[in-house]
Amino acid sequence: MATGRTHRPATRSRGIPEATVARLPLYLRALTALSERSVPTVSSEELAAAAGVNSAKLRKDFSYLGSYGTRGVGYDVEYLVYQISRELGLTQDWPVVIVGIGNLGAALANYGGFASRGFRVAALIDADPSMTGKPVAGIPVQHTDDLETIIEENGVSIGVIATPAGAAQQVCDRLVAAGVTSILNFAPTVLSVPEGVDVRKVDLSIELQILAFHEQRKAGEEPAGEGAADTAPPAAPPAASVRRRTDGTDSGPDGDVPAVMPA
Amino acid sequence: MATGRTHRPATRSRGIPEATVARLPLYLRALTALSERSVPTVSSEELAAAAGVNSAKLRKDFSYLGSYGTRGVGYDVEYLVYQISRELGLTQDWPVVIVGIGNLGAALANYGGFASRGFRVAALIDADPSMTGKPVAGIPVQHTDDLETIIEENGVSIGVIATPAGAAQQVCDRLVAAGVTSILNFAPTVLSVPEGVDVRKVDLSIELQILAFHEQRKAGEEPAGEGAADTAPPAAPPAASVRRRTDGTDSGPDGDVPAVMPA
DNA sequence: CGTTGTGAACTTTTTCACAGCG
DNA sequence: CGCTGTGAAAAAGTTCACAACG
Repeated sequence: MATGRTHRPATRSRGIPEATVARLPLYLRALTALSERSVPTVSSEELAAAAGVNSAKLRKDFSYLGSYGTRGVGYDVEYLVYQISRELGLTQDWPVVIVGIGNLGAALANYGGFASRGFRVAALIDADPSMTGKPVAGIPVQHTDDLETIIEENGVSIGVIATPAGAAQQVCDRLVAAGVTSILNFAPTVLSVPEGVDVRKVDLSIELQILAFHEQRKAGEEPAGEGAADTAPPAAPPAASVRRRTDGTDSGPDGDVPAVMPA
Repeated sequence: MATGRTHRPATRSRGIPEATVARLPLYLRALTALSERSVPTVSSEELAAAAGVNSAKLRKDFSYLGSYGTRGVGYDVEYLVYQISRELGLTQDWPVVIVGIGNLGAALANYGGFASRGFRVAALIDADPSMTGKPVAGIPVQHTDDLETIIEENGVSIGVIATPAGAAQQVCDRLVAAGVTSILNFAPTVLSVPEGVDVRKVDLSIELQILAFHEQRKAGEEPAGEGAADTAPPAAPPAASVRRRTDGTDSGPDGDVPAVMPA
């Protein structure tokens, strides 16, 4: 099949591990809060607590950026804010477009966190002609027809997709063709993009499902009860002799596989 | 300091790796789509493509659930949908409350993906009295005063926080006190919760920042240009002799550290 | 002193590659 | 034959624990 033009190669760019990059915004937020309270320095222990990680991890993360702390003292808040901002590329201005101004798109347009951190909502785009011209968060919505022009004129390289799932790939293709190279996707679809384009996905229902998994496990301690609506087991597997887990360590207390049920 | 009551112990519940759990919803979505198209079976290769992962990973993931495939053939779509749903706990009904019915809360209330997968929006809660009674997504908003009653009467164990950052911890505390044990947090704050309570965080601006990081790296290939608004370097570090990266492999093409600049 | 920065140990996750089976 | 299921290898990420240093 050859996975064609799909997901990014997880490049670990410039030697900073992905996992570290993903935490930098967390540190930055905590640092910004400290900065606002005019706290001059902070120890790895304190900052880690504020960011919700442990201090060893934080120190290791910072070690990838360089040695910005002072032994016996801690980190200079302002200086670190700058270093992380720079590392993340937030010392420059990033114009973004939001495509799909439904409930979510509007929420995003209004979301303060965007504007505050180097991101500027350059345009709102929607396919519904009746939306065109209507201001959302003070910005007039423009029609999808003008997408390419908008991207080019504003030098947009980051696009946010908040359309229904059905429209997402098409919008994505147009964004990419017009020059966008990073996409934040809120639509519940897997987007196909050419090499060199980054996609990050935010999926509201996936997060809930992960919570449900853990929640179920907590409740699973009880013998059986509380069960109300459990949907009916489905058609049996093709033929199979459903054996669970090859090694011994199975048959946990939750049990209750719909069993074999052939034909 | 002692990290007190904070983040969960990442328990790897019932032997299924966290990383796998996080992908199950992805597979489920792809499978559901196939199911709707009445596709009877699917190979790991096809399903992996549809879910945006590689097939080895998918097969390994499934191997933690048991042996649900047929060699030489693939997986029975319906059967697998059921197995994954059950594993995730989606064969039961999960009442959730959404607290904070601003732009985002309203978007969430209207989000189809919630309702579709075993989640039922049991109540919408907001602190603004002028919202009380107003229907959002067909559900009348209730006042925060009644939070505890609502949780208890509906047997809610999952709460969604979509309030401003300032209110989040307080709301969280009340949810937890009332019996909620899983929280999906959209507010840009680190929540403190007691042992046994799960928190997942969705942070819109963090995702954008991660994109910006990669975007910057792409643009970084060019010698210098395109730079417009680069904010002024900050106060220098405490005293330090800013040495970057201990080993040789540094001084990338981006350079331009604000240098030492003492006093 | 107190706290950073980091090798080294450990854990988790991913990938490989192929035996096993329908 | 084709595709799953899985040990084993590799890679990535986390934690430990302590030397180095202001």
